[in-house]
Formats: sequence, structure tokens, C-alpha cells
Amino acid sequence: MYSHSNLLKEYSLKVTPQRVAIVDELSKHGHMNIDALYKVLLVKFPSISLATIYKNINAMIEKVFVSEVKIADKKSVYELIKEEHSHIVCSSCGKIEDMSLDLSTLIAEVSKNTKFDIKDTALCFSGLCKDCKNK
Amino acid sequence: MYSHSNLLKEYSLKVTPQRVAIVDELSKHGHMNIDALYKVLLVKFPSISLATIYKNINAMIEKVFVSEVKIADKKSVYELIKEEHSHIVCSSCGKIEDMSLDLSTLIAEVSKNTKFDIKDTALCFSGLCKDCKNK
DNA sequence: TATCAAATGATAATTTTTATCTTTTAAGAA
DNA sequence: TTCTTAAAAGATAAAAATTATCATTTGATA
Repeated sequence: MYSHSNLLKEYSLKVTPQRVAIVDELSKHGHMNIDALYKVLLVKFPSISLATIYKNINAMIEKVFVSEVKIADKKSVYELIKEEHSHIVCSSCGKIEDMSLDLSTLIAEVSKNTKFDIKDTALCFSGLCKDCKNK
Repeated sequence: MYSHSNLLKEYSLKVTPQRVAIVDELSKHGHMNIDALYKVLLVKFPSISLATIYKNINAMIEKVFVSEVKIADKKSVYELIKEEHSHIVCSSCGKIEDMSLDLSTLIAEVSKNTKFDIKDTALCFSGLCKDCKNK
């Protein structure tokens, strides 16, 4: 079984309980902002420092197995890196979902028009989710 | 001729030289972050306050004729609202370009799959621009 | 031209993020 | 297992970014 300790080791980050917990929570919730992360970690580690959250998230971003997702009108959230995907956010309840979309045609078109060598794509839709639009 | 004063009036914002200058600069440069805006406005208004920049940008966002563009690994930039468009950023020189892309098919697909009522799309590519990739 | 609400500028206060430093701890060596 | 050491945690200060406050000035309307 593949644990989050192994993931940390693989990316040459020392395995600490705080780091394992961060990865656990990100894995469980999918996307979390710094405050939410701090709040849940405080339960397991009553004396954890906010600086620890920042330092670790930044370390994980540097090692490229966590990424920041910037969302209009919201604080950034962080997620474990997985296959390339897009996001959709509910502007009412705040829920964030992942979506796998084929953007290859679009990217080909943009490459051709702009002559950019495209390396990354950030795509985020927003609107009302199924539940919120029926209220 | 349609001036930026008229634009401000139209959105019921009092016309001040500082505001006209902000709109002028955004219009001229396309996208600017707070610091860049502050820096150029200091030339015309040596005693302008940074708070004035923030307050005005926020007022313009509230009146929905300026919008914030969130970009990975960069500070947010602000632009005058125009037809819906996407962005492409050079990760080397920082240049930002607008692109008009037809996303209707994509949006239809996402709507169908997620049952979201999609209201907005933020799409930003990044990579090396024509100039930077040949260096 | 006078009036007044609103904007500006100066500055303080918040909020967010990063840096510093001491103590603690994980990981490998003995 | 214990020892050693570099790195991480926690506490806190510092820095950076953003917002709030308030006295003064200014734009818009009467």
C-alpha cells in the first residue's frame, strides 16, 4: 500500500507527522486554503504554527507535488498534483470540483496563433452548482 | 469621441484626475498590477497615495468595468472589461496577451457533465513566447 | 458661487506571508 | 539501540499587502 510517507520520501522531504497530516488532508478534501488547513491541523497538533503550514506548502510546491489553484474572488487553494485537469467552482456554496477536459485542440489552435510554446493551462469555470441553482 | 471620463460617469463614479489616469493607463497597457499602476501614477501625481489606487481599483471592480486577472506565480493584474477573452502569459518575460477563443463547445460539455449553470470562465495559458523561446 | 457628498492623501490598523532563532525531531551512522 | 546532525517545528518578529480611519480637498449639482 502506498502511503503518504512514501510520497514525501519520494520527493525528498523529511517525513514529519505534520507533513503527513497536510498530505492526508489535501488528499481527503481535494482542495484547501491555508486557513482551512491550519484549522484542521490544529485538531491533531494543538500547538502547530501557521508558519509550519506556509513553509510546508511552499516546500511541496517547490518539489512539484502540490500546486496552487487561483480562483476568482476566493483565496487560493492547494491540491496534490495529479493528471492535468480543470476546475469548476460554485459561486454560491464555494464547492470546487475537478474535471478532466481534452484541451489539445484548443492548445494547438492557441500555439498556432500566438507562436507560444505552451507549457501550462489554468482553466476555471464558475457558476451555480446543481444544488444551488435550485434554491 | 468617447473619453474615459464618460466611462467613469457611465458607471456612476465621480470623475477625478486620478481615476481618469488609472483608466488611461489600464487602457494603454492592457494589464497592470497594483505596483505598476502606482509607479506610473506617481509620475503624474507625485503625492498620490497607494490607498487611492487600491480604493479605486476596488470601486471599479465593484462597478464591473475593471476585472482582476489571477495568474499562476504572478501578482494579479487588472484590466478594463471588454468582450470575454482568455489570456496567455510568457513565463520568461512576463508578457500577457489577450486571445479571443470560442469556448462554447467546451462550456456546453461542462454544463452537461457537471449540471452547473456556468456564468464565467477564467482561462490562462502559460509558456514561452515567440521571442523568449528563441533565446 | 455655494453646498455637500464623496474622493484624496496621510497614516494607522489589519491581514497575509515570510524570516529568524531556539528547541525538537527524523534519519542515517556507529 | 544510541549518537550525531541536518532539517523541521514552534514561537515570534518582521515584512509585505491590503484595508480602514480621518482631516482636507475637490467634483457635481443646485
